[in-house]
Amino acid sequence: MPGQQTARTTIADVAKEAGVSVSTVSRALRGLDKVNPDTRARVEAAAEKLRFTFSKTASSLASGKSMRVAVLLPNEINSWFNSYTFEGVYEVLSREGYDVVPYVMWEERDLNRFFHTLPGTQNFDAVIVTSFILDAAQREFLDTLTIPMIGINVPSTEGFDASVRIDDVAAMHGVVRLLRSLGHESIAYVEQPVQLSPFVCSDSVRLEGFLDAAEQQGYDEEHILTIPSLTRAGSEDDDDAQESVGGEAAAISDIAAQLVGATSQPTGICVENDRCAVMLLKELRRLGWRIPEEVSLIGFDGDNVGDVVDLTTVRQNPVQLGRAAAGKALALMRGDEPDEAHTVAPTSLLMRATTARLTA
Amino acid sequence: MPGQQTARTTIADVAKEAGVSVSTVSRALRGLDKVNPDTRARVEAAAEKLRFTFSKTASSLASGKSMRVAVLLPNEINSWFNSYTFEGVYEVLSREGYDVVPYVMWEERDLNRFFHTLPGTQNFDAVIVTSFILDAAQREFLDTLTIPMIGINVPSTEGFDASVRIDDVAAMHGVVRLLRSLGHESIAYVEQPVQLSPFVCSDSVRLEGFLDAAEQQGYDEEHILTIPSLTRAGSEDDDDAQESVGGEAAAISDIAAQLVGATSQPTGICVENDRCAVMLLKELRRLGWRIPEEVSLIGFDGDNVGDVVDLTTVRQNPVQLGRAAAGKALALMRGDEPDEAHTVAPTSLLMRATTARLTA
DNA sequence: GTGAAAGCGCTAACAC
DNA sequence: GTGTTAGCGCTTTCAC
Repeated sequence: MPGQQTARTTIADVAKEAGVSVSTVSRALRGLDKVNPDTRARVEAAAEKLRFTFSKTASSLASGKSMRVAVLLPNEINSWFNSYTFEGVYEVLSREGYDVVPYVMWEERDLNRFFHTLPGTQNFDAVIVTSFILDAAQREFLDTLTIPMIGINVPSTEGFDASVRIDDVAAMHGVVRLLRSLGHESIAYVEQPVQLSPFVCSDSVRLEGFLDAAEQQGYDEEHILTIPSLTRAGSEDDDDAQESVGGEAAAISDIAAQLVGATSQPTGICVENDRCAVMLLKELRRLGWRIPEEVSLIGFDGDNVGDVVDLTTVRQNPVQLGRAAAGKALALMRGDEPDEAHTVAPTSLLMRATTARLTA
Repeated sequence: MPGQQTARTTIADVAKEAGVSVSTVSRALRGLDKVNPDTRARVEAAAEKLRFTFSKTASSLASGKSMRVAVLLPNEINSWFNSYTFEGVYEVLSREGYDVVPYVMWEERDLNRFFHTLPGTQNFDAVIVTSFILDAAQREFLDTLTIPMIGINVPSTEGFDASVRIDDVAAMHGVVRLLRSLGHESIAYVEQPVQLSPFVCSDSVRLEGFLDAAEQQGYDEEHILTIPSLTRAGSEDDDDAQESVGGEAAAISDIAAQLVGATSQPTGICVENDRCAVMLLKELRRLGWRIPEEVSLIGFDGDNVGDVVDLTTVRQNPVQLGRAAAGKALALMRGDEPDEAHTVAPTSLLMRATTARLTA
């Protein structure tokens, strides 16, 4: 038997102290009914006196409910979207007594390891997955699992019991319509310059929407420029935040150069996210581009980094996405069907100071 | 006995399949030695075939190690400092197989509830606490616990087995020396306008350092202005990010008004953090203040929001603080003493475009 | 309303 | 090297 370093006070100690059985202690302390008020008071006093608290682990094992929800993130937990989403999830789930455990997936291996840890055991009561691309095999595997899987901004609902997402494609249509109405004849879409995780899906989805909308608005190929990510550029360990930002700065200046040197120079530019948009804005202005007089720039997210420079952007509310996903998770864990399995959350175009009608 | 919804495949199933005992399966699958290579291969094949994976819960209960570390945060998990610190902790601990579970403390009640959940049970193998003010009773209580407690930017090391922090006071001395050398006769310190959590300590520590340094640099009271936080202003639930930002904007304009209306108008201003500094910078410029020509503004953190406007600031590296704390936690959980229980991490003054010599 | 007892799925002596 | 066995601390039938 295991060495017992400290004599822990267990439910049995409380039972003895209160002069009742362990099951009564369990009932009393969990607030279940069918317990005499007097008995309950006695048990609570005993627990208080002995400073007793439940072992979550033991409760989990006995009850089969882990009271734990995993949140899978495709890259840093400190990115704007991820941290706000997590906050929303945390808020709702922690209130109900759940632990919310983040898992950051940098490589395929991380994902497989995680998936491999799931089946058969009750390590989690639900899994929430954000902004992920999963291949067919992986989605199929999800179907295998018995615990609820909830997606946030996942490109396909397949394999998920519920999901919440924004409509990236519709949002990009709005962006392109705006650029068209402002008089821009030549437009560009800039992906996030450095993409560290292979699972992030917003890039490809938004690009697709952009191209689709551009075509629909009558732009021909010569007037559409696309600047792709350098996927997995930072493959070796970035040693710290500072350094990785440095690499990003280089990427931004590279993008600016591509824009400046383009055959048909775009005057309407959409960037995959606000953080990059802001950096690019600064760089383009440094190079002498007049924004918004000559060039319009639009970001995506509603990241407060854009407030500083009054960036025009497409706003989404990740906290609310997180809350909604957590709500669905709660319903599914209770065994209910959520009101709506797959929800589309709104986005809105926030017109600020980096877009203007082209007067040339 | 509990209702068994799904016949889970357990270690016993694998044992039967492989024709060995459960303990051999346990040893083999955990990679312990004293297992015949052939046996191990057979066990692994059986586990693979049955898609077996360990139940963390059961392992925890039996071994007494939860493989779980709690991280206590005084407010949002999506603030710059918190999310980067968490990232650092996560990085180190997840690599060693630990789950990293965040707990956000909004009110005294949250903290007490958390503390109350700790003793007696082995719910966590260690607790990491960031930027917290704890009162004497709470610190004393920490000493009671048998699991390692590690602090990050905690004002006192009392009650902690290890800690990592920056030297806020020394940093503020640097700031004040800089302002003095730039020729500023009248200076101000601006606390974070809206303080939502009662546990955040950086405000008071930095203010103290500022005042101490100001005195040492020969500033008299009339030339030192302090603009305090509106503590707990957002006590009722902020309904979403947007709204809370709105309240902050109002607070910023209030601060700007206080600066503009001050008897002895300060020309050297230090703001508790970069996020607020950037907002204040924008507001002051809007009001016609020329920064850095007439007024110098310094932030604190090294938050990349400051990059956009080239904010002069005091830089700290929260990812590294997190990593260091996690490293100490690891050592303590192994039963070793960390190389150095209490570490002071460096900060650096980053001179950019919001400070300049006063030429008046 | 309360108690007895059988597990939950695993680990860690200990014996062989 | 491998098997046997006694728990880890709780929950949950079931009987009273």
